[in-house]
Amino acid sequence: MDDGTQHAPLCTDSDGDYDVLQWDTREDCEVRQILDRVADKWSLLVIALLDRRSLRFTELRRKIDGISQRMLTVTLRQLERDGIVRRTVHPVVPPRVDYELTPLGATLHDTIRSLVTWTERHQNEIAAARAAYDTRVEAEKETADQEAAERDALAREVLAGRR
Amino acid sequence: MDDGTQHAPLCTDSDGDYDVLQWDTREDCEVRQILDRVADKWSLLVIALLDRRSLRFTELRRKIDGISQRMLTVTLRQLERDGIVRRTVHPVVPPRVDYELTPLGATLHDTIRSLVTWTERHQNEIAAARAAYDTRVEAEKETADQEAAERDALAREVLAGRR
DNA sequence: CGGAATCCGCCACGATACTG
DNA sequence: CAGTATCGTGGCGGATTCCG
Repeated sequence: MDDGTQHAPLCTDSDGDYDVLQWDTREDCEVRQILDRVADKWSLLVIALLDRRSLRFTELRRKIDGISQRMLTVTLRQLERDGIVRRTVHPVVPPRVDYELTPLGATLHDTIRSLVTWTERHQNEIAAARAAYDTRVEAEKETADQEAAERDALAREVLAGRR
Repeated sequence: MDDGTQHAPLCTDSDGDYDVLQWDTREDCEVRQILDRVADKWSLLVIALLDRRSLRFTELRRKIDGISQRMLTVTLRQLERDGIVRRTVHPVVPPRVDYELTPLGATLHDTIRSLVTWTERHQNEIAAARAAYDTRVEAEKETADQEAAERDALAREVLAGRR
């Protein structure tokens, strides 16, 4: 329809109380909705797998461990509707359907890829951070329980003295 | 713990039947889980908002339209646990808690940012693709209904002739 | 103000069965 | 093989209440 470079009716009004250069976070903003689709659990995997090649339905199903055929269908339909994936039906028996990225989808692939790469690259740091956090929380819980016990003991003493 | 550049116990064995250079998509792979967190609906917004500045709990709440305080709390806790966000409590009354990206979180911010930028930049194309898709599907439904009606009419004729 | 804890509705998703 | 259709449920997330 158009070249997609114009900013169009972006939701960038109201909320002028803080920095206007802040991108929009309003609930009805379309960017939010698209972001949800694109950053979806299954969408990420599908897009990442369709890197410069086409795959059949069953191939995708096999490569993505744990996905149900229903979710794969739904995900592919959404991506097709958004113009990110192209669906090609070969009228043969048995039926054969190929999926591949559109040019638009290809531009998204790079971004998705960098997200995946980041995750792979930092998974050790994250695992370490989680372990450290859990340890810290556990330790705080310990001391909290101790102090509670001490307060309890003190309270009992006071009560005993009064009586 | 370490510099995070080593690839460590990546889940890259088994499934040697196709290209091994394919990154892992197995359900139990840790990358999958981290990806889900990082690409989460609310996490994206929080990380994007904490660009080189710290924000208070209520500030984040106000800026992210539609988030409940529960989900903001949960999201922030997860990000803190993953070492992406730092939480700073100021012991004053009324309580004041600041959130900011850690160095690790800052490296993620760039990637998130590019995802958001991509979405902003292509939202018109996507909207157009959706409209085209919906139109196409609607048209196919029309013809399908017509053909069904024709078959129905033909069947009635045949039945009438038989009787 | 910044949570934690509890309750609960609802729908996203999986499992299953059936078609072209 | 590549779906659609239907049903059942687990858990995500909203609303509410209470606390430091």
